[in-house]
Amino acid sequence: MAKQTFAIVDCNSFYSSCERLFRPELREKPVIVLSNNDGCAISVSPEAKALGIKMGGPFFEMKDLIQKHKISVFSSNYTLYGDISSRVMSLLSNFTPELTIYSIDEAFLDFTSLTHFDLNHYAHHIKNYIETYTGIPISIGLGPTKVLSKMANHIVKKNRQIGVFSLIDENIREEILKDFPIEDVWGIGRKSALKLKAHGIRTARDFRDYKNDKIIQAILTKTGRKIQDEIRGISCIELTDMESKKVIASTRSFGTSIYSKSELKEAVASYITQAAEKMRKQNNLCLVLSAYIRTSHFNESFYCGQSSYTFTEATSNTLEMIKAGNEIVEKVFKAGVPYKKAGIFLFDMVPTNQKQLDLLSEKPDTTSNDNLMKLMDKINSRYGKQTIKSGACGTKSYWAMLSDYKSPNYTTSWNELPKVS
DNA sequence: TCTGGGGTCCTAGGACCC
DNA sequence: TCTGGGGTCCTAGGACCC
Repeated sequence: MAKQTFAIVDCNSFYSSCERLFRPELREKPVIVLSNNDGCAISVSPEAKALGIKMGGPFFEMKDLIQKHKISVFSSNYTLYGDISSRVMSLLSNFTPELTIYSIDEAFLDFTSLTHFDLNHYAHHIKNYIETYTGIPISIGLGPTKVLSKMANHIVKKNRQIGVFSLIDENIREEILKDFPIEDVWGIGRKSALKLKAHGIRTARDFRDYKNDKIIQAILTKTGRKIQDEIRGISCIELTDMESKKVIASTRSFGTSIYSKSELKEAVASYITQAAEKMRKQNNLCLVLSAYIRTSHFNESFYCGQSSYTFTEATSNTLEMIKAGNEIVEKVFKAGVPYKKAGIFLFDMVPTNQKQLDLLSEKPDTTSNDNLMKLMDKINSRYGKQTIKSGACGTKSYWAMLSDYKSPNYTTSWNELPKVS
């Protein structure tokens, strides 16, 4: 096979950068974005990091620091981030025959057919272009495999001003790999790093040169072996098509503990509504719905009630799915328990056009229900999320999550457009 | 008082069959 | 009453990522 070349493009502190886009006075100022429910920091600008804010740290522990240094705080606004992300991705797609979107703020660009270009120069051009037309700063790593390009990107993150780094050149690669900590390799987490260190492997170079493949297979499974080959320059990690999910989840922590069965049913119904809509968008039906309700992990008497429901026929009908959700809550609910979180999962997805009819059931024709779903999706996409929904979702949402610092939907709602004066 | 959410891949081990 | 081995399929749980 021809030698391959990849670039990974990664948006710098993506959520914070999105928030700053419409608040130019916050440029070069410390900014953080909180997780759902304002629980912890999930995006930290370099300025905030320098002040001691830790990625993933709980919000309530950093309140003093935030006040002291006047750090700007935002609740997460996924509508905004999703919209900015699609702008960045669509521009990036102009620079490569093959773009693989890896996450909301990262994409791999296949440069295999472009190796006659000066790729370093090309990557700098892309960086300037994206920054000019979207206002989002990015970093780019280049390498002959995805893992090596991620490692190159890691080098950029340590020295932001360089913007682009390449591990295509073998001499440079040798130089970088010998000091590259094994735990910083993409795909090697804390547990795997400990296991490797027990075998004397401390750097990416140690890992690459470790001769006994069987031991690696035994301690890190097939996944670890692939990472090792990628460091050796053999491209073998294929990213699955992210367009269509195999599992769809919708889970949330509550703003406050809830005790009542009916409120839990409302929460579960809402999560099902959201997941079912996502599933219909990717033209799938599911055969299994599972749901859980649980206390906080920090509660000394942890309880988690979980169960699943198998439909006789694969479905994407929100109303039918809500019934199943109600049954599960009915089954696993215990009185007097302070519930803090609930969630649902949709499994065993099949494409809508491959629906297997259940020969045993003599169900009435479901066409009218399918049409109802189509109509609901249409209305909600035109007039905004949850314009219409099942009454089972409730109207008061006592359990709704906290979101005290949310910015407007600048780019997706006419009522919230930024004002220029 | 207050600690996120949504994914993927892989394997060991149980259940079941012949 | 005791005693097998091989194969498949499924599931729970671990590990990792952003």
